[in-house]
Amino acid sequence: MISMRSKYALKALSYMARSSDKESFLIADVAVAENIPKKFLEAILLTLKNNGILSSRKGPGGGYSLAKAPASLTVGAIVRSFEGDLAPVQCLSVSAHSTCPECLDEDTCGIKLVMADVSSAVSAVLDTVTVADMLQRSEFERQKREKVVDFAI
Amino acid sequence: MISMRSKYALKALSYMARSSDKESFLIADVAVAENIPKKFLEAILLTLKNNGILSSRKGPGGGYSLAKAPASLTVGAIVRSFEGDLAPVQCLSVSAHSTCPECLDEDTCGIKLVMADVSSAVSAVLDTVTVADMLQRSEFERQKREKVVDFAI
DNA sequence: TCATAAGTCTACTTTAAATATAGGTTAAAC
DNA sequence: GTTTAACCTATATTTAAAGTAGACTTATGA
Repeated sequence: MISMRSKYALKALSYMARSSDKESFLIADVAVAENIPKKFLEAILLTLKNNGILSSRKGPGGGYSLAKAPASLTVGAIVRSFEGDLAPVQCLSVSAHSTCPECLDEDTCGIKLVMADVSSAVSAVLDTVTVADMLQRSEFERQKREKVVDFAI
Repeated sequence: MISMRSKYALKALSYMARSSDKESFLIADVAVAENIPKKFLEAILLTLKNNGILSSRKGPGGGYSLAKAPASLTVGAIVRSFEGDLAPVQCLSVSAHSTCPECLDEDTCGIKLVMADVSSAVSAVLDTVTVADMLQRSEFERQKREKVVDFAI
């Protein structure tokens, strides 16, 4: 399970990408639009900024903006901002690289070998899909639904 | 991150599969051999039994045994015994199927669409790899290391 | 049939992390 | 120099994981 932080971040960024007419977004507006607790979102957007995903300006007329185009912003980069590297076991964590506390022989640990495959599989998906892709797929589903409704009428 | 429960379960089952000369194993012995807190392992093996992965007999001469051959026991089945279905978001959980509490429109949710791909990727790995595979890969790594040592001497 | 071996069950504790909330601080615009 | 809006610090609440304690049940075999 990914955290609420990650989900809120994905929603907030999707919202910004979708409303590409605006260049800058207020925390409060995003919070209302996406139904996210404002104070919580505040911390989330700050994390995204510290990870180079958003940029910000203080004061009147300020707000947050996307630091890169939706098509070059991967879901992996966003999720990793909150979940750390997505290692299924500690010993596979590249950042805080530590051995699993219970492990007796890391080199030959079968769990590690299997989980390395899992980790690769997850990364292959998340590092490929961008926010732009997500929006597009979402829009595709919406249109599919519209059609079904039209058909019913 | 998978839980300690899952890791302990994988270790315990690997141990049993590896020691295929014995037919039955005492909790206490497995706990010592794999360095797992005995009382905790107790609960874990019970869960595995309730999931059809182990069978047991009480009383003198009793103990736990594998309910199926290591080659037909998938890592996925084991891990799912403790982590539930491995849904990255609630709305993808098949068992306790509930919508994500914060979701406004599940049908067109981009997060759900992307995470469904992640989920498939994870399952593809975990439902393919068996305990027998894990042991084999582990043994392969051990032998690789031996060779390096021989070479050094 | 009784002592012992071994799994089973219930309940609890402890610790850590996720999810928030409150309120004050700094920077920029006008 | 007042207002706007991001930024920062601290704290509360809730939940789950990890582990422990102790009593109960079932089976064996002397």
